[in-house]
Amino acid sequence: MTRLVPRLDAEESAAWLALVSLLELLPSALDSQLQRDSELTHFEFAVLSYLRFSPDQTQRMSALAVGTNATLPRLSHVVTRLERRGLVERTPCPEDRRATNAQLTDAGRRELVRATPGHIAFVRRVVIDSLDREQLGQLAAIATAITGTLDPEGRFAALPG
Amino acid sequence: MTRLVPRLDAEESAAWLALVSLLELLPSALDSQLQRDSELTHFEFAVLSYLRFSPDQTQRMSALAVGTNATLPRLSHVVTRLERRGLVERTPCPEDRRATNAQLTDAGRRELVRATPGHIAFVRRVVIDSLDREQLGQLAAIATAITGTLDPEGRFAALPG
DNA sequence: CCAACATGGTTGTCGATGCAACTATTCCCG
DNA sequence: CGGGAATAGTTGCATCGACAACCATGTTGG
Repeated sequence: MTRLVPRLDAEESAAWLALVSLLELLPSALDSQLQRDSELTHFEFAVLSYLRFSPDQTQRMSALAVGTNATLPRLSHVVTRLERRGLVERTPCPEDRRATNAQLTDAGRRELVRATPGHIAFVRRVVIDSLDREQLGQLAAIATAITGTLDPEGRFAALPG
Repeated sequence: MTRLVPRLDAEESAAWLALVSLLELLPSALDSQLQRDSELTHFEFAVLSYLRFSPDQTQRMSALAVGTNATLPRLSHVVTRLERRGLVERTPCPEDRRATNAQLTDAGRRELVRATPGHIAFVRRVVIDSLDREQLGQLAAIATAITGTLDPEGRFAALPG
């Protein structure tokens, strides 16, 4: 049988292995930092941040899910926990009674404001400062190309608005 | 109070947001493909692959943990599951009686051989083919720089040998 | 030589996530 | 209109991973 899928050559394989290590190490590093300093996971931080920059600090669950690259069940569970902690509030959406709005509370905003500087410092130290300006642009292009292939319709990773 | 940690500027922020999306989307895509086609998680696949290219298809648990960027408890749980499925065997290490060797079984090797082409095809389609040759090198350099900052001693991501 | 400490690994528990099943609304079309 | 399909979201269950506690073996300094 013919080999339909050629092995990865040396360069391909080097890039892939380096990326795999990154995928394994960076998320846990982000979670550790946020957990240690603010008792938030990186995903929870993303949810709160997304709300913060949304009109009226509010979004529909489904829009929030898309904006944070999450599935709706996952988001629902996370919002439940955040709600228990008083950082977020659910309110039924008046225009569509199937829908639910999630809104950042004042306490949530304060938590986020407290957590953000340390998190940015960490991102800067680990990611930004490890690269030069040129690499920063390359990284954006590379990551965008790959996520574009994963999500051709571009449903995810929209900015709040 | 002075702002000790400057915000991210437009380029920094674009790179960071693109990377965050990648960190969210790519791992679940890898897991989905492997789970669907081979009932393996990406991490299990990595463990089996690492063993496959180790002398005598064997490694000590701690070396395997380092090689796969995992903590020892996590690895131990995963090896337990793989062992239950007959893909891996644990044997006490004769030289150091605290240590445990994990060895790929014949069944494990067969499973891996069956799973690999589809996985490589997926990696090629999603990652490699989304980039040109130049970007491949850039990706390796960027990922290596970031993981290097996360893990200055370079303990992780060693190749089997 | 043995008491403390270090190393290698496992286990228990708990929090987090995916998936499937379910409810409730809304949309669409004959 | 009325009924079926689509959409929005929640919930239950099973699995996976982190963390801490633990056991066993090895190492080392007094």
